[in-house]
Amino acid sequence: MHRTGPDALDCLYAQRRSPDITQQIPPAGNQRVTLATVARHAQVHVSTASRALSDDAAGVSTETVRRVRELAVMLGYRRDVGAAGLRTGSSRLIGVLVPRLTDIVLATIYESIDVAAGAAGYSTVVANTLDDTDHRRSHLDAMLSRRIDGVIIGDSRIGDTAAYELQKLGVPYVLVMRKLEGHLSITTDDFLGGRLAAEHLLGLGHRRVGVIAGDVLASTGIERTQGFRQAYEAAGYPVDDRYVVSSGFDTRGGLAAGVQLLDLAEPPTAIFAVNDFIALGAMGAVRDAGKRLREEVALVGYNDIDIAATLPVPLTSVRSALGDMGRLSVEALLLRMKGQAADPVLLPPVLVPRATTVGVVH
Amino acid sequence: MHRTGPDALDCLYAQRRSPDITQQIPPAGNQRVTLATVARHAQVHVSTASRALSDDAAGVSTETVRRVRELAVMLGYRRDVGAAGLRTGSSRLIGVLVPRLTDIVLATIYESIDVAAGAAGYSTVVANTLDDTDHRRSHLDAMLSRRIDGVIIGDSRIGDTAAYELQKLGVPYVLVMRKLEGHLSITTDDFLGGRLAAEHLLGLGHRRVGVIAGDVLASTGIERTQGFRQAYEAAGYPVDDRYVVSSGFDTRGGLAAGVQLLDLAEPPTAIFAVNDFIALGAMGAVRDAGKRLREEVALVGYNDIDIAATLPVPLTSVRSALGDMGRLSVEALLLRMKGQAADPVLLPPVLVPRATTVGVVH
DNA sequence: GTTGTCTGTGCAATCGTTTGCGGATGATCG
DNA sequence: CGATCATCCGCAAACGATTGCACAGACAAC
Repeated sequence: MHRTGPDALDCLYAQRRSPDITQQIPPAGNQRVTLATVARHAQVHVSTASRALSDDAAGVSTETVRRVRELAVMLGYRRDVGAAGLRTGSSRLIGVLVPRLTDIVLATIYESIDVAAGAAGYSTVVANTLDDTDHRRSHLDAMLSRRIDGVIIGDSRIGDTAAYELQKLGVPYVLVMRKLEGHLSITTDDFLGGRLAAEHLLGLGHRRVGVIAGDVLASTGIERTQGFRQAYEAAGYPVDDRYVVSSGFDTRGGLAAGVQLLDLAEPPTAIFAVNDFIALGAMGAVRDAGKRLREEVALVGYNDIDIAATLPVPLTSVRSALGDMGRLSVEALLLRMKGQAADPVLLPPVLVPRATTVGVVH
Repeated sequence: MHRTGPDALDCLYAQRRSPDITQQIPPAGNQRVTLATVARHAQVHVSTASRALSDDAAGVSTETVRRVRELAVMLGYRRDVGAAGLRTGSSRLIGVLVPRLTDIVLATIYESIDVAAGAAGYSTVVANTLDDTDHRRSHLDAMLSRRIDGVIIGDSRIGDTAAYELQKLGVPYVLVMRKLEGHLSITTDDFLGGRLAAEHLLGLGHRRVGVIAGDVLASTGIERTQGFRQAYEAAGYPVDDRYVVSSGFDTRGGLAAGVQLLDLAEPPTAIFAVNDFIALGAMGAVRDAGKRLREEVALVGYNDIDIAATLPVPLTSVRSALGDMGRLSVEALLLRMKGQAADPVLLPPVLVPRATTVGVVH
C-alpha cells in the first residue's frame, strides 16, 4: 500500500475492511456483444439489425424491429460509435476550447454547452488551453485526429490562429465568450457591460477610478475596458492610462493589479475589475492596504458568479447570461454543421449593485 | 443578425467590419488525406506506411521511414485514432466522472488528470453528473459507447452502482476524491483533515461548535465530519447532532445550513464547513445574522482553494493536494489498464490558519 | 550448391458499423 | 392472369487503420 500520510493508523483506516481492491478482476470469458451478435440471435442479417436499431427503422417490418431491439437490450448491446463514425464520417463529437476550467465562468459555459450538445445527440470533449499557443495546438490536433464534427472556441485571443486554421480546414466552428474580428461569435455585450459599470460608479460620485483590465489580448477585457473608459470620457472624466492595468484573469492577477493601483500617489476611489475573480484579488489588495471596501475603495466585478452574492462584503457585479451563451453557441454550431448560416449573438448584461458600491444591501 | 441587446448601436458595434462571417466557407475540393494517400505518394504499401509511422518503426528500413514520415507531414496527414482504435481495440480515451466542473475543486483535479493523461498519450472526456443517477447513467453509457479505455470516478456516493458496473464489465477504473468501500481510491485523508480542523478550534478554546457536513452520501463529507466529531468527543466536548447539518457542496447550500446553525438557541462559536464553497455560503449567513467573523463566529473551510487566501476576511482552511490526487489517479488507472495491481493512496492534508479563526494574519 | 537466417516489403484479413443495390415475396391493379 | 409495385431483407462494399503471415532477395555458413 502506497503510504504518504503522516499517520499510519489513519492510512489504514480507509481500506482496512477491503480484501482485494488493488487488483481488478478482468472480465469473465464473455465476448464483446456486437451488432453481429444481436443479428445472429435475431436470425437476421447484420444489415437488417443495423437498420432496425436506427432511429427511423425504414424498410424493416415492425415485427423485426421489435425483435431486434428487444434482443439488443437483453444482450446488453451497445453501438460502437467509433466504428459507426468510421463509416458515416461523423464522430458526433464537439470539441470545446477553454482557457481553463478552474475559471468558474468558463466551467459554467462549458456545462451549458455540454447539456445542449447532449440534447442534440453529441458528446463534447473539452480542452484546457491555458491561453497558451502550444497547448492549444496540441489539443486541437488531438481533436482533429478524432475527427471532431465541430469546435466551440472559448479561448480566442487577438492574433490567435486556431479559428483561421479551422476555417481553412473546413471544420465548422463558433466562438463563444470572446470575439475575434471576422469570425462568428456568441458573446455578451462587453462594451455595454463596461459602460454600465462606469455609469453606476459615476452616479455614485466617483471621479478618480481605476480599471483592472485582464488579458490585453482577450476581447472581453478589451471591450469591457473600452466601454468603461468611453463612458467616463463622455462624462468628462477620462481615465488616465496609469489607472488602467492589465492582469491575468484569476485572483492572483487581481491581487497584484490591485496593489499596483492602490500604491498610486492618488489611489482611485473605485475600481472596475473586468471579472469577479480579479475583483476577489482586488479585495485582498484593499484589505492588505488597510482600507475599507466601499467606504474607501468601491469595487465592481464582472460576470456575477454565484459566490459574489455571499461574500462577507457582497460584490457589485455585471451579470452576463453565461448559460445562454453556451446554449446559443451550440445552436449556432449545429446550424453551421448543417451548412447553414448562423447569426452572431450579443447578449445584454445587467448590473447588480451590492455592498462593495452601495450602502444598502437588498 | 440575431439581436437581443437593448441597444442596436452596441449590437452592431462588434461585427460591423465583418462581411460574411455568418456563412462558413466549405472546404476546397481537397480530399481527406489518409494513410493510403501517404502510401501512394511514398510508393509503398499502406501497411508499410503504417509501420513507418508507428512509434517503433520495426521492420522498415530507415530510408523508407524517413520518406514516409516526411511525406506525411508534407501532405498534412493526421492519423484517424477512431479507425485505429477499431482495429487495436483501444480508444486511447479516459473518461472522468465529476459531480460538477463549476466546483473548482473538481475542476482542479480534472485539470491535473487531463495533463497526466495527455503525457501518457491519452485524451480525456469529462462528464458532469450533478450527483444524479440518471445523468451518471447516460454519461457513462455514452463513454462506454466510445469504448473508453478506463474511467476515473470522482463523483461516487454511497449506494452508487457505477463502480460495480464497471467492475462487472471489466472496464478499468479508479476512484478519486471520494471513496467507496471495496473499490480502489485515491483520496486525501479526510478523517485526518476533520481532526486537524477540530484540534485547531479546540486549541482556540471553542467548545460549542457546529459542522456543515455536505452531502450525506459522499465519503468526503462523512469522513471529515467523523474526524472532526471524534476529536471533539475525545477532548470531552461531543458535538450534539443538532449542531451537525448536511448541505449541498455549493455556496447556496452553505448559506442555508449556516442560517440554520446560527438560528439555534445557543449558536455555535465556531463552524467547520467541509468545503470552502460551503464556508463561503456560511460567511454570508454570518453576515446576514449581523455577526462578525472570528470574533463572534470562527470558520474553518476545506480544500484551501485559491480564493480562500484573498477574501476580505481570509479563510482558514484544510489544504489537500488536489493536483497530486489527479495525477496519482491517472497513474493508478494506467497500471490497472495494463492489468497490474495499483495501491490505494491517502494523501495527508494540512491546516492553513487565517483570519476567520486567528487574529494575526501572516 | 544447399541450407539457413535475416531484412524489408506486400498481401489480405480484421475491427464494427452503415448503406446502395438488387432479389424475393406478396399484394394490387388492369 | 400477367404486369406493376411496394415491402422486407440479404449481399457486399465501403470507412481508415493495424498486423500475422508469406515471400523475395541478400548474404553467410557449411
